[in-house]
Amino acid sequence: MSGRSLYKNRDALRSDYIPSKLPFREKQITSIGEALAPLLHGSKCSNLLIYGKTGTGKTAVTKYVLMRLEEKASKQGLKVKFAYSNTRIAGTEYRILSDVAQSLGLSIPFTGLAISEVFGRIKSTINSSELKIVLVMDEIDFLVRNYGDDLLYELTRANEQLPQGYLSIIGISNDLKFKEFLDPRVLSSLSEEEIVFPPYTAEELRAILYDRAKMAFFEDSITEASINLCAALAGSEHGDARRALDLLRVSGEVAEREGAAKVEEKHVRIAVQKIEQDRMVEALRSLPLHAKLLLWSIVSLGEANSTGEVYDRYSNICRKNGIELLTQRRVTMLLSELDLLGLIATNLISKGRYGRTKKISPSVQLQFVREVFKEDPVIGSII
DNA sequence: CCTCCACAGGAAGCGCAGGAGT
DNA sequence: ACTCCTGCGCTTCCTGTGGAGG
Repeated sequence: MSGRSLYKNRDALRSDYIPSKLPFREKQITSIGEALAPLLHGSKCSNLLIYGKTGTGKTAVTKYVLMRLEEKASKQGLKVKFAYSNTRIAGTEYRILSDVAQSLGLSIPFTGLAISEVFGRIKSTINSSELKIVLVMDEIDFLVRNYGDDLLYELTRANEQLPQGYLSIIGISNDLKFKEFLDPRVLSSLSEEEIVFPPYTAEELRAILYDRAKMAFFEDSITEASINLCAALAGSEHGDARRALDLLRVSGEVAEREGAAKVEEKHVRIAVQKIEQDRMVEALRSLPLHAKLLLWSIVSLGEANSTGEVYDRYSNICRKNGIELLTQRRVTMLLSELDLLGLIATNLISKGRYGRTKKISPSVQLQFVREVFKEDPVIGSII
């Protein structure tokens, strides 16, 4: 509170911030614009598929173009609207549709209706108010992998039942393979046009960071070297702009808390560690009870134990503390979730005559886990 | 070459919560 | 009050499998 703030506009570093200029994406902007242009003449436009790795600007560019489109359309008195749903964050078909409904100004209870009922309401709204809808499905590969292509099929052929309105779809995915799961009819309808977002090069990433840093920080409250370092650290694998921006923002926060006059390289290095640690703490804290119990069993056992040994330890802990225990099937499920979170490392090995099992090792320090779990009301009293 | 251990992981379904319509 | 809907966490039942020892 004592020092002056280093930020002019902190929001400019948030990953969902959409700047007025998106450098190095002019080609993609025009492509999307051209694909959607027919809407401005009141005619149909193609469905669209957009690919690119995380942090390549897919979402930002799409939203940017659609906002412009909405503006233009409303100036011309056309009823064009866009609906957005991130299918991974929504999580279920129902919640995807309820996102869509909300974008149309329809309020839908978060549970209770049949999916077909929600879909029906959406269609009748589109129809009765003669809307042209562009539906953006972000991380569409999640939807397809977990629920198949039924919903997409319904959506692609919804137009037949919409004499007054029109619905077109933009799918965004960071994975090309998901097309294999699609019915050929859905695929051909969905991918009338495809646009690829290549990763940013190290140079481009640096330029983007400079731009944003200029918007976010006061003049001379950040050094050039620290911006370069952010770009280098975050972009080393594949030009992920989101990670680079996050890093820059956290570096600023670190510097501010220290009361430093400007953001320097040492702050960036601290920020890298801080991001990693925050991610861990959050992952640990939000674990459900039995996942915590399991992780505790694994951590306290130490190196490389088999599934059977871990399950024994886990059931002992449960019995001793009067907690009802889960079946082994469920436990394997939880174990693979812990694995996915990077909290444990598993290795499938075969001991021939003596069976096949997973060797399970913790990837987190016992002390660290203890610190976080101490605050849990149930497990805190056990450890 | 076959067997068989000690699990992995797929499929189905159950019970509950939370809600709508009637 | 009753029926019907979905999501979620979980169980039950099941089939699949790499390789040491027979």
